[in-house]
Amino acid sequence: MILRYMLNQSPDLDRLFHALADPARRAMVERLTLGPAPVSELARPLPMSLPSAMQHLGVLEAAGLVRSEKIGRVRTCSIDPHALSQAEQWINARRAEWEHRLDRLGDYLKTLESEGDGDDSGR
Amino acid sequence: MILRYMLNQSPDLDRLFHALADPARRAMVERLTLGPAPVSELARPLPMSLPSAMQHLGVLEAAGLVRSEKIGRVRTCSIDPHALSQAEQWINARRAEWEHRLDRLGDYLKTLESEGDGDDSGR
DNA sequence: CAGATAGTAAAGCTCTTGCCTAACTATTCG
DNA sequence: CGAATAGTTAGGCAAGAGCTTTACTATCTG
Repeated sequence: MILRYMLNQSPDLDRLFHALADPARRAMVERLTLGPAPVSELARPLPMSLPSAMQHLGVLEAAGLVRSEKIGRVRTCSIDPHALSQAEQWINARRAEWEHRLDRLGDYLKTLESEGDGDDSGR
Repeated sequence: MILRYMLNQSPDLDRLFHALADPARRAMVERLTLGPAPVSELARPLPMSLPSAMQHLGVLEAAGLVRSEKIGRVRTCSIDPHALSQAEQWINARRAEWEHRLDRLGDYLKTLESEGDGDDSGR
């Protein structure tokens, strides 16, 4: 189960975390968790031009965090909660491994205690 | 409680999500959740030079995801699980808002149902 | 001490991000 | 129809990210 000498390629996670790494984009996501909104409403609070906001929106859509549909001249955006949960899962997996490690460490320390001897088993 | 016309500035989250947006850095974090490791062990599986790996490590440290201590000529790195939980909290907050919204939407739909009338109250 | 090992520092190069302005398209309103 | 509204496209520019090579500093080891 150990992944040595190999990179866990996930362009999805790349795009996802990258999308969340910008305050303007997080603000958009925060707004959208409250409900759908047109582009201009998402852009209004942001300290930038509309086209710039559109680019951020593009990044969010590419990451799968936001869907949008154009009706008439209005494009209505809404979040796709599934993408967010992918990021969450990665983080949870890390924490699970981390806690598992602490358990093993605890076991190891207990073993030392009862055996009364310690060898530095590096690697 | 509504945050209109204002950006929720959090350089912490910026750095955090940005740090997680790179596969090499995630690989390092994944390796470190299994236990501490020296720089060269973190770098070995990565398809890049040591100095590049060092830069990634710097990003992880700046984000608070990794701590390191140099003893002799070896720098040993370990994760700081606290930082990860900050990212997790942001995501959880979004999901909480999202679910809350669905609840309110459900209530609204029920209201419509019992009142037997529907008005498209868009803003 | 000499050489191998582990990590750092510096400089440079390329590609990507994030922002802008200006111009343009498509809808809706009077 | 003509003007306002909502969004989109294009082009350009400055800063940052990510990588490289080269050179250098410590620290161990024989």
